[in-house]
Amino acid sequence: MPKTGQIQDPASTRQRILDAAEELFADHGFDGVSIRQITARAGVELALANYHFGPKQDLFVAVITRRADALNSERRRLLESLPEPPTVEGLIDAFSRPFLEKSVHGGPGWKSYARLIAQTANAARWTRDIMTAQFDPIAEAFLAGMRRALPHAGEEDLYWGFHFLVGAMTLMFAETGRIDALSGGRFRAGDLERIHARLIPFMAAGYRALAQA
Amino acid sequence: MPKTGQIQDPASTRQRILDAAEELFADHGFDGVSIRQITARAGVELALANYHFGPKQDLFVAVITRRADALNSERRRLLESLPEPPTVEGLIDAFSRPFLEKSVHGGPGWKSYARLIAQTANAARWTRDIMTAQFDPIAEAFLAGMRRALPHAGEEDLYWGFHFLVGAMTLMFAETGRIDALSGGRFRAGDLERIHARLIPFMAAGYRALAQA
DNA sequence: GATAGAATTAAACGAACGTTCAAGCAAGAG
DNA sequence: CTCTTGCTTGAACGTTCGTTTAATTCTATC
Repeated sequence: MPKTGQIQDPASTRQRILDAAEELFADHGFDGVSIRQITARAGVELALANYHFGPKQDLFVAVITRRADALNSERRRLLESLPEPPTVEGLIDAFSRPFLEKSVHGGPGWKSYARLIAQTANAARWTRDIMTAQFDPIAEAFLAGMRRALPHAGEEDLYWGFHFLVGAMTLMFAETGRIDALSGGRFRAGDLERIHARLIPFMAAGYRALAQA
Repeated sequence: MPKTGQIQDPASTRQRILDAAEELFADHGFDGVSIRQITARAGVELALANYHFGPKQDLFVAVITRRADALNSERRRLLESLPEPPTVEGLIDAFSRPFLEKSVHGGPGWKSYARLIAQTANAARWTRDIMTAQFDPIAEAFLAGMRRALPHAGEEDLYWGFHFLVGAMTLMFAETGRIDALSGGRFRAGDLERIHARLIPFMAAGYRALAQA
């Protein structure tokens, strides 16, 4: 005879599964994690993952999209509050600061999410389409702003400059610890504010160098 | 009664397995590929992977290390041929050009290798230790050169500048096609020379901005 | 041409995988 | 109270996984 089957809260069950999946996907990748591991960490039964989210791929999509909205709406708010025309520094800050704030003050889930985004963006798989759908609209807004901030820059410069920025940001927020090892512990990936304070002038100078060439 | 068991060349068998593993690992990640898929693509029997390389993890390490030596020795050669003190542009070029040349003229295996490196570097897993062992020594040489090129720069600026450079390079050589979609096909990830021509002044200006701050 | 060792083959092992299913339980509506 | 609906449970399905084994074939050396 089956046991109790206590229902505490369906929404809580969904969130616990998402939290566990987020952390495990970030650490081991989509194929490196089993649904059994996820539900075990979430403290729920195996079949509940499939009941609430469908196949494993849909669960992965749910993890990605959950925080993307909050992130991008904040980015858009900051982008739209910039002066006209915006400055290069203002654009880069508006684009990067929401992730910085969430990473530092948003709880441990946001750190997992950053690692997950990093490894999903750099992978060449079906997961890339999810990233495109989630983050390309805000990228268009950023590019439009940069077009007004640097009216003499070539179109190609704007796109590849954005590419460099995204690559650096992605690695930065992933907090891989590469620099920790390389510097013998003198500098730490967790000091996101110190890194971010350098990211803005670094990338702004890079953009301007392209625009003037 | 078993069939022929033709031996064509043990070294060839090893290389075919490495080539197949390289491409599949790059496209689907370590856990997204089975040894059966690898040996099937290589056109060899399943058990040969284990016979020649041992467990799956050792095969992955063999794939990573195979091209790392050629890459880093070329990087070191270019770094040591720079004038003293070196220029910022010269350092960035010496660090990035070998990957560019291999990617453009080195055959399709090098493109797979670039995607594999990108996704391994941005993952937070046991694979990161392999990357550290393979690429940290050359990173030290690059940092030492930058220390002489920008003697007034702070140590922390040098490290995080390197971090930004690596993030941008990684995403660039991975050729994820993100900009292709974002620009509506106007600019393509495969135009590595055009991107590289912008990477150097972009990153050099970023480094100088940090050094002067 | 016999022999030793390396390479290859075919088959099998137990374990873990994603997914499904029928049955049991809780809670609100009538 | 009865019934319906949504959530949960435990077990099972067939498939695929990494690895191992024993037998067989090729190559090289004497």
